[in-house]
Amino acid sequence: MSQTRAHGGRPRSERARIAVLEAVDDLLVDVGYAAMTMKGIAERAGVGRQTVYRWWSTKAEILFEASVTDAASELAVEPQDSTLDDLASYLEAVSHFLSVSPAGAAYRALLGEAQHDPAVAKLLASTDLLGDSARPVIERAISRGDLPSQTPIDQAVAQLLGPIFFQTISGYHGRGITPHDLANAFLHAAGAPHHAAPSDRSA
Amino acid sequence: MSQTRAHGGRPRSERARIAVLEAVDDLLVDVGYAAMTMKGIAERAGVGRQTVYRWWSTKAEILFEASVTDAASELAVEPQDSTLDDLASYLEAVSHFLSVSPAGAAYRALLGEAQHDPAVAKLLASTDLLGDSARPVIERAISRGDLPSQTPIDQAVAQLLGPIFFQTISGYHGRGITPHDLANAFLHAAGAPHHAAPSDRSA
Amino acid sequence: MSQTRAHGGRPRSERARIAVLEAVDDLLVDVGYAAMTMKGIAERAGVGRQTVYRWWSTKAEILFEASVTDAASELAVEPQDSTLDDLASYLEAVSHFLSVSPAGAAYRALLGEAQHDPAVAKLLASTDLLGDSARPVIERAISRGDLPSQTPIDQAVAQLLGPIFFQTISGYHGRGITPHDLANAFLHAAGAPHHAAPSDRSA
Amino acid sequence: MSQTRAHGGRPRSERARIAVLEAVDDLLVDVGYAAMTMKGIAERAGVGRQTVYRWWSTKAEILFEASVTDAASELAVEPQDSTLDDLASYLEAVSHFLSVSPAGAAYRALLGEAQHDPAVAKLLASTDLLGDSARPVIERAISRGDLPSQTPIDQAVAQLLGPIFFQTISGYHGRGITPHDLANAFLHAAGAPHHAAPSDRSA
DNA sequence: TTTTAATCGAGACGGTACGTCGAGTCTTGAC
DNA sequence: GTCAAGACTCGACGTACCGTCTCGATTAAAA
Repeated sequence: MSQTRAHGGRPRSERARIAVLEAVDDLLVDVGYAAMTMKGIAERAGVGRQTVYRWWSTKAEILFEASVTDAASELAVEPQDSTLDDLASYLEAVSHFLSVSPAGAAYRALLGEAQHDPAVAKLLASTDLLGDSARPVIERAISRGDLPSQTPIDQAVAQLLGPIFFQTISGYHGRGITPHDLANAFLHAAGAPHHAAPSDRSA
Repeated sequence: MSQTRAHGGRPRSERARIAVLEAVDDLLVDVGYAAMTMKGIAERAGVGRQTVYRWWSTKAEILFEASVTDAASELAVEPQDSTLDDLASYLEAVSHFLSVSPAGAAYRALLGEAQHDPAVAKLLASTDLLGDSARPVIERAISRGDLPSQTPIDQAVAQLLGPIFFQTISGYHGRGITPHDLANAFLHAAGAPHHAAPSDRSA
Repeated sequence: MSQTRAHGGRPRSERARIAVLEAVDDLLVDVGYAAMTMKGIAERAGVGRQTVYRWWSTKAEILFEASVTDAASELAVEPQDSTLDDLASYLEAVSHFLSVSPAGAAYRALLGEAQHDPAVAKLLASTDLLGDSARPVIERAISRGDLPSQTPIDQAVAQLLGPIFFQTISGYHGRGITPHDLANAFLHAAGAPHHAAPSDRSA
Repeated sequence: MSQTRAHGGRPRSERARIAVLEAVDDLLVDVGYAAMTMKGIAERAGVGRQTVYRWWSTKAEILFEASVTDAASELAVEPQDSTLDDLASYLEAVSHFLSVSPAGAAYRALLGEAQHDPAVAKLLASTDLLGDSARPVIERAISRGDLPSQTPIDQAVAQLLGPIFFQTISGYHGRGITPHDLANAFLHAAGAPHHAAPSDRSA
């Protein structure tokens, strides 16, 4: 289960690993993603440049490792009494994550890079950060009987996360839309009988 | 003296302006956004480096000018007979724009930069590209009576665009969700009475 | 006769050129050849690194350009009244050049590099620094009648410079050999009838 | 306790020592002195990096140890029948050593380093490689009566070795000067009465 | 017509990060 | 305590692009 050490050689320095990850966190806040360089990370961490390159290829990779655990924990919310409150509190957490949290800033930076760097896109795809956090919330709603048991989970995830993701990531000017509004609307859409299309009414 | 120009001076070369914009379009396709440099743009355009800087500050600015008009036209779709078809065809256009079209690639690149560059964020915010394209579609649905007349437009835009935007921009693994599915679900959500409790679904 | 400037472009900065050559001179004295780096040269000169590489490939090339004129002038000595004094004063200058002068230190550094770098060897070969300085001295001796008119110049140069060069460059422990001694011995060897080999005596 | 070694410890590996010296010999031929690195030596020898540093400080030191014995044997020539032939054959050996032999390449590399590294200069000075080889040849000539018995040996060594050393080490363009020519000229110079005025040549 | 001045292409300028390489040191477990 | 292995910090390598700065050469309106 160890990371395969054939036989000899000095073992990897845990001290250096931690220092790099912390340097990346600090730099993201201090100078922002664009001004964050491999050189700067190494210097801030008090680590040789080669040591950084030995274990990570790009600053995106370091940032990913530095943020993913924080991110996941920030998106895991306590179940609430009612499904509506549960959804609203989850969406509140997502909103906070995407627009306020440092871990969310890291995620947005990586998401940005992913738009023009397939390697970063692949990296991000390796962990479905948002989807994995949304699924339990939806499953809870189903088990409570507030969503139909045959609800297509993937689509429900997109419907739940989509609006708030869209508002935060694109700079969309939707004024006064609260997580509670979106939770409410989501329950309507996903809760309704699924294969009876509304436009059928007009037929 | 006079207000705009004291007296002489060579006028701006339209030839150079066009050449730069075309070079940016070409380079985005050929080498991608990340590998696109001001130096490269000037060389590809056969234009002095200073000339580029004289009229645009950043490559984001050039890319924006080069792509917005294309983008807007790609997102304007023909009205369809039924509202469901109308919505589906619009979402199909959005999907195509975001994942296939070169203009969309430019938009995604800018969106990416905007995640860690406030100047680019501001630039993008100056034109609500997606919102402006969605509004007419929603208003058409309202005027046809398929959405309540008091529908909050801003929120409806986010609900309509959110899911497809989320799927494309985050690399969400939603399998087999079609624009038609999303259009259908949207009509359910937005078409339902707005402040009704979720338990109404059982009625 | 100019350095061919096709048409456009900012002209080469004479200021930068001089600054680099002076920086090399300074650094050779301050830190020595081995510790002299392209980076260090650029910084000392207050010049961009690229600017150094644009005009010179290696530090050897810069050092050569910086030293060759100084070197040549240091090796040009005033003619003396007698041929013996003339030779002795020349050899004194050579000795001073090779063991004391900064220009000579540069020459020795280049000579050292040339032993394992063909490019530097070629560079040095482009100017026969020592040979060119010795030839006039020998020709003066011939024209004064102190050397036979058919003296083979190339060989005479090697015989004149060889001993002092050997002593300085190899760390040879010859004690108490003066330039005057060597001048005297040289006059004997080269001045003697050339094709009557001494070993012929024993025949 | 005891004087030399307190108690335990693995003894130095002779295998490793030999492997390093052979690796240096190989590398000098394969990649040349400049491209020869401590890292490369250790890898070629199949030896830990620390092991190399434990026994030698610099690559110059290893090269020196690897080459001196070869060098000395290459410069020891068989006595010839006539003094002229003896000198010529010796000079031929010197020329071959300096310009062809691998051991000579090592010597030239060290000589090069010595021009800007006092440590290497000191190392080279510890063995007067060329001088020690020339002395017996000159003494033989004296004992044969072909050189005056009061000949100053040190100066004679410089006069004998100087020209050929100069030609090989500096890239001097002396065309068609053979070891035989130089041996001949040397006998003239050193064989003549030592303090006689140059005008004696006309006698 | 002649001036005047802002434009144009070209390309050198001082900076700085890139990713690689070698330096010499340190830290393992095995012998 | 030495060995092979290999990670460590450090710093130079040569390259690329940054945004700025000259150049000489256009180009058109103002004088």
